[in-house]
Amino acid sequence: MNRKLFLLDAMALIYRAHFAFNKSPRITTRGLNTSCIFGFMNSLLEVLTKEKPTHIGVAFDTSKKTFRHEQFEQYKANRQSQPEDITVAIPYIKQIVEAMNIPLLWLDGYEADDIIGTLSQKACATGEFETYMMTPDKDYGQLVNDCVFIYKPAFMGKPAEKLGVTEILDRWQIERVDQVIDILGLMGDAVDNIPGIPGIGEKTAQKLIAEFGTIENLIAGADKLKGKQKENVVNFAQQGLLSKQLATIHLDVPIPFDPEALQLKEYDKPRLSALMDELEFRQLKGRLLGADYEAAPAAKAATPAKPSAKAAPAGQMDLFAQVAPTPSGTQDLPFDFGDSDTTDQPVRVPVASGASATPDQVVTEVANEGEQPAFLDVPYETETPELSDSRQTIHTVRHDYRLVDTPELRQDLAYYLSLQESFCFDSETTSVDPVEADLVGLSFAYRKGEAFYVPVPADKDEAQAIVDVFKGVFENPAIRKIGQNLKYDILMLKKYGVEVQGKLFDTMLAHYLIEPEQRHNMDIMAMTYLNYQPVSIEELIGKKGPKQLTMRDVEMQKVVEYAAEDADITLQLKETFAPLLEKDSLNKLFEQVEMPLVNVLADIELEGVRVDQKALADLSATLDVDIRQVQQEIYTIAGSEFNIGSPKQLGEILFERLKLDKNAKKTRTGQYATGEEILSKLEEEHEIARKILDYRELVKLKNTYVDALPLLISKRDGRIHTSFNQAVAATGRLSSTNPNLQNIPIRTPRGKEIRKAFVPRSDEFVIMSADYSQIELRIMAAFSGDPTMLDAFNNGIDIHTSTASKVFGVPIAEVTGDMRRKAKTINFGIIYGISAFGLSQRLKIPRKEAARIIDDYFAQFAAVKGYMDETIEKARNCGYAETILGRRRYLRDINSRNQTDRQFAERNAINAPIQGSAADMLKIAMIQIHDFMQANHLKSKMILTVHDELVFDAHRSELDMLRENVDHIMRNAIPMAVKMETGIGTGDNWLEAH
DNA sequence: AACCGCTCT
DNA sequence: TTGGGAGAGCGGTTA
Repeated sequence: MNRKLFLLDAMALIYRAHFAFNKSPRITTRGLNTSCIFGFMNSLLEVLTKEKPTHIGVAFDTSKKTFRHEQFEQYKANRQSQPEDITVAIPYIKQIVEAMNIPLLWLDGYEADDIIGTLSQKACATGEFETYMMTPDKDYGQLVNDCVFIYKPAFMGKPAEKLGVTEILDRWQIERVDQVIDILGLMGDAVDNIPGIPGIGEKTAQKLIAEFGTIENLIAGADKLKGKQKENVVNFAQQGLLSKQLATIHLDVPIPFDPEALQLKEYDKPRLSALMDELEFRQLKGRLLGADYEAAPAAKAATPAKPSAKAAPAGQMDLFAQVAPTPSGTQDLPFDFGDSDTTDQPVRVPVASGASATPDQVVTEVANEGEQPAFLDVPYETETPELSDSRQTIHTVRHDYRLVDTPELRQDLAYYLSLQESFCFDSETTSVDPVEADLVGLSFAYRKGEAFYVPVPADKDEAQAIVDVFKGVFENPAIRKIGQNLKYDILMLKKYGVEVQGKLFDTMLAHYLIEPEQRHNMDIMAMTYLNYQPVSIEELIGKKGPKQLTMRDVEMQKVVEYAAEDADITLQLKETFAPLLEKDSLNKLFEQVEMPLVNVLADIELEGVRVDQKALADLSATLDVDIRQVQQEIYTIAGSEFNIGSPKQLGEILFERLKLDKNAKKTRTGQYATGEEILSKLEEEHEIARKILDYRELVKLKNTYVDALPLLISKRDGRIHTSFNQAVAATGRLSSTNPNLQNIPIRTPRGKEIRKAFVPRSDEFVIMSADYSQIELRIMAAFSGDPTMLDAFNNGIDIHTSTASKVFGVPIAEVTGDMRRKAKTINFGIIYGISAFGLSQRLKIPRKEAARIIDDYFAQFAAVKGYMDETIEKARNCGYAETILGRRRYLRDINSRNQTDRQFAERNAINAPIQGSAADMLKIAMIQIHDFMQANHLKSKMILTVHDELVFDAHRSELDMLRENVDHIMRNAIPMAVKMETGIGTGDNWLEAH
């Protein structure tokens, strides 16, 4: 048994890579999505370097139908069509595998698992091979034996796993591996459309197989079961047996086992090199061929690589140089926070808590670059071998992570930090909620590969004393603070009386600007940009659930490794991102908008909003009565009780029992659609429709707001502290969670009652709400320069009336209510990238009429049409749209051949600059207002932000001056070619303030 | 976990 | 013929 054979299930690995990279795809400069290829190659290389197989083969499915389709027509019938990325990737992967001289294994009529199964058993029979089936697919469990194993590749922070008989039996709680088939047969498999037996999931399947052994025995002994389960087993017996057949991997594929062919061979280096160049896999190429490999010229010609941007021949446009200007040209920000980023010399502020070491001596040592300061030589060092294997294969990193746990060491560390222009820090705590959390430790880094961890004990006083040692450096305005999601750490430190000062560099937000739609999670960014897999937090504290630990429960040595690494990695990410921000001209947006906003949001969250708990409790009681009432009425009309909240049951009642609307629409999953629009249409036809709509409204308000909000009222101050997320919305907007305070009802009378419950903190205060009037349409007017729109806005004419007058060709005075309503819908449609169909739906008019209205609109508003066309054209050329401050949104489908995808991208091209510029404007206003309020030590507080609105808890004595200043700042936040207007109101609750 | 439906701007 | 204005978060059901 000295031979080691790896058989890869290519399609399964490719799909897995596709989903893994779904959120942050790798795209070449030519727009080719190479995520799947990259993911596949990573898995392949991982195996080659780490497992050193002697033999290897890569198995593919074929596009032909297989014997399973003959057994079961619907086999894999509900699969989505293959994603384009994958279709494109497969030929490349086959080429690469060929170039590596690894055999491709496939046979029409069979799937990869049958081929792998057959070969693995043949290999086993020779007695010479140890075979690993490389796949994330659980079906393979049935094939495992003493010389055949599953190799589950590393995935999302989990190391690779080898699964043998013991692991499989343990995983499924079974006695023989072939019982995997019985379990899968019972459970079914949604992905492959294997039906299984209804009502049986993994847990039930395990229990039944433990008891009966096989599906056949289960069916024979169905008497012993009870109720619905018995019924199902009896009724779906055939389906269960069929499912078992489908889940069975066949071991009789007519394919020879040829050890010679499978033997690992030399690569076709020139071909491989050319392929790597074409795919722009620089690091991968190095790992495959050696870093200094240069292909022979002849080989390059075979698959010509794209000339790099720098080497582009004269006359050929470099895509990235061809940056489209913003609608009105990227302009300098109209404000400045005093520190110009070029001129300032950091001011050294002595640290009060000071140094115990001799300053002179220490400074000399620091100046001596590359050497470890003497004071840190003592305590703690981790060894690289402690890293799990999977991490090592990606990157072997030498690092120096140290525990700082004595008064002397802490003082020294604080002193060294005080000498830095910037340092990176991270806090370890007991909870993800900063309000709930206690500090467990702080980690710091200021040089790559070196980091320090300072544990903070549970005892309040001791903790405070330790934090106080670092108060000076945190509050030193000359030192920039680097971190990942700094708002969290800033809030955390505020609880310990530390006001973090100085410029910030938040890696999460830097990446949000660089790649707004990708994930900004540190582990993923480390993988993507540093090729390094950090210790996952799950490895330390376990999965979410009752058994989850807090950081305080974890062994110190592990925490040091984890926490110090976080600071180190974050520091390295900062080094990576800073030039990228520069390259994309995102610096000002980052330094002057996103970074200052972090502090503003932290303060808003900390303040919180007072909610009248009593009012909500009363409202809950009346809603409860009303819900029961409507519910009974619905049951009476329907003739039976059912779950009105179940769209499935409701659909059956409406469209099958009551036979409403014979051409009832179905959703794409085959259920009846019962949304608001559908039910509204049914209102005339049947009284039940109105009742259901009422029921829905009541239940929604009660469950989502009235009953949920009180649970989030803090015991400490009786207020609700939402959390604003600065890095989720692709356009630059903020979002709000826990709870979402950006979707508090206002439309309906009952909704208004909920808004009324948002009240000032005391009698001395009132709620003041300030919102931009028509911010998005004004921005559209400014960007397009349309004279009619500009005229209306600059002269205070109602924009919808003005639009109606133009589109319907009547004087302003003759615009009817209906005309204005239509114009309003059109105006909104414009912002979102209108279609005739969309407009006809919303206006409930025929499609032709909608098309005519749109034509009329564009005839009258030619500048708007021109702007829209231009924006799309620019996006086609440079691949992104941008806001007035240069915030980008990449539109990868803008040139897609798929009409739906392309049109979606086109709508985004129009909407993103508008929605995003509005967000830019509000963010600047927030920062300036926050500054103003702080500078004047106002008692009033900013408490909410809702896309175009700011809400304040305003002290009565400050009301007039606050109103005036807020209005002025908001209107002038970004000078535009159009007049900006605000609406400001006050009242004893949020509703009245509107 | 995915889907549906509904709340907001 | 299908799917067709944008951006979010949350609660419930179903599988």
